[in-house]
Amino acid sequence: MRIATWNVNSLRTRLDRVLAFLERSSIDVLAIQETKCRDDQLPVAPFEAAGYEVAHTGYHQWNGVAIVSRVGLKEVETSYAGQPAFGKPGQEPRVEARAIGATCGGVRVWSLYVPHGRTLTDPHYAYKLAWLDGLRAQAAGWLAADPTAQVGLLGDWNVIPRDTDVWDVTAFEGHTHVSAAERAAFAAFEDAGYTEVTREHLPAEHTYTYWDYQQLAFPRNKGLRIDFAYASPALRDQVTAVTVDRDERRGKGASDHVPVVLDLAG
DNA sequence: ATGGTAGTGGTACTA
Repeated sequence: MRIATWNVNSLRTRLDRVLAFLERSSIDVLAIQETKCRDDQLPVAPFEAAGYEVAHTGYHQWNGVAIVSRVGLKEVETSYAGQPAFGKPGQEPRVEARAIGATCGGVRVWSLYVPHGRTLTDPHYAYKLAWLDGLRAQAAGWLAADPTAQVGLLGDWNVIPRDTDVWDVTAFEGHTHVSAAERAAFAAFEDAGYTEVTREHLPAEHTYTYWDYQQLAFPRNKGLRIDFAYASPALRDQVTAVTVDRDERRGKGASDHVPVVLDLAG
């Protein structure tokens, strides 16, 4: 079985690329982030025609997460328990479309779009830390309830865990993604019993999954490693290989992120 | 050359 994660930066704009990727790479389950559409705008028919089911949550033109599967799609949840809400000052805080879970082929798959944080003094930054901490607490509970569960936490984590996960970490001094608090919140998933399997299989430094659209970042290889997959022990045991589809960043109409693919035994 | 990238939606906001 093959499971992948990909921040597509608009599913409607990227639909042809997503369908081509599913076929080219024989993907069974795809965790998608930043669909940038409401449920009623989701292009479902093209996926069904290709043999996939789709689960999605999206409220407007921002965020939006989905799971696409051809090995079953059951027990869909469109947020995790206790997921923090966010709203601008003076607005009612709302739980955003940043997490969706479903059971596919025996694996509990979560597609996650961790809040960006914006700046270290922005309320969005505190929201980001709370969001990660809340998810970790739930994920620890899932394992406590069933230590043999196959659970995958896949997505755009918006954290640069190591200095060598960016072309020049000094360019990020004073910015989000590299702060000690964010890195601690990310690392806490290891303490909760999960293993970040993409690094386990792809340990090379400067292995990037994202290149900004600006400043010719991709041709200059000024990238970030921010897309990851935490796996429970039972799922980790099944992972035989991980691939970053770097070529997907090429050409006209690319997302700024590329897919990360997990090969599973059986 | 007073910009710079992209998407959505609407004359701004997010990343």
